[in-house]
Amino acid sequence: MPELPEVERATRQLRKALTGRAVAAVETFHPSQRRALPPAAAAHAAGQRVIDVTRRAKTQRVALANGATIEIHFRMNGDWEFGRTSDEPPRFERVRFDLDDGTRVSLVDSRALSVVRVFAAGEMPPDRYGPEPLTKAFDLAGFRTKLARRTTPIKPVLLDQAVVAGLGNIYAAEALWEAKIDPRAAANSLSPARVARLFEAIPVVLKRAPAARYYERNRPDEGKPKQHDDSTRRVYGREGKPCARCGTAIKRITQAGRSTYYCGRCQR
DNA sequence: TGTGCCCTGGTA
DNA sequence: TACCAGGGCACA
Repeated sequence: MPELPEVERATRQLRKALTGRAVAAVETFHPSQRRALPPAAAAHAAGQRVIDVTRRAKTQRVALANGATIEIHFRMNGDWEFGRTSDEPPRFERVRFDLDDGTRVSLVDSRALSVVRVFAAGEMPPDRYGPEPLTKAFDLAGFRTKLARRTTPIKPVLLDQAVVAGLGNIYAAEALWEAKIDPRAAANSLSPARVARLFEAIPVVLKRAPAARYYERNRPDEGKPKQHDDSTRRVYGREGKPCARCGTAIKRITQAGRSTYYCGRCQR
């Protein structure tokens, strides 16, 4: 269930496991993964040493010595499992990287929506992303300019990766709650003060978000696994529960095919 | 700009 | 057994 903080953590784990090692083999185990990563494309990665692992929005990018790039997007469910090549493969393993030191890196994804692609040397993954929200590249003036061009409701605009890189459905709702803004308001109708509040709220909610991996938050030996860790959330998934600020029942609506949660009283 | 689809496990 | 899901893309 990765949002930006979880992808950042996953990237760091991947970097630790892969940097300086060679990818001995790449295997795909599900038809949908094989469509994105056919054996001919995977061959660009086989035998190559890993130079670096970086993150851009919610994609992870592995730079290889021959100039090729592996790009991984977890979509809704993806995660890494690290083990040894001799271990029993994890449930829902979709793509596997075997390393030259005997490490096995498995992409696990029950819904098989994750996408792994390999770009040959000279090809670069497309980058249609806006600024990273936790860096200086994310600036108020640029944010204001982007919102001023959009006449649609602010909530779906925040999910546009060209506006803010890596903001997902949960934290778009959380940021709007934090900034006391109605998710249905047209993006270009927000006052300068509201845009500034929203701009401040985005890093706040992302920093508050748990970075722990799904499997670590839901250890099988700690009873029934939870679908979500919602302890840091103020509105998302809290339909009918009292608003943490004013006590009014949280509402749920659908915008652009996705759930939006908000407080009808203090988000105006 | 909104809708449907890719997938399948978990939950009501 | 039906329904739901946090992403992103193609398409109308």
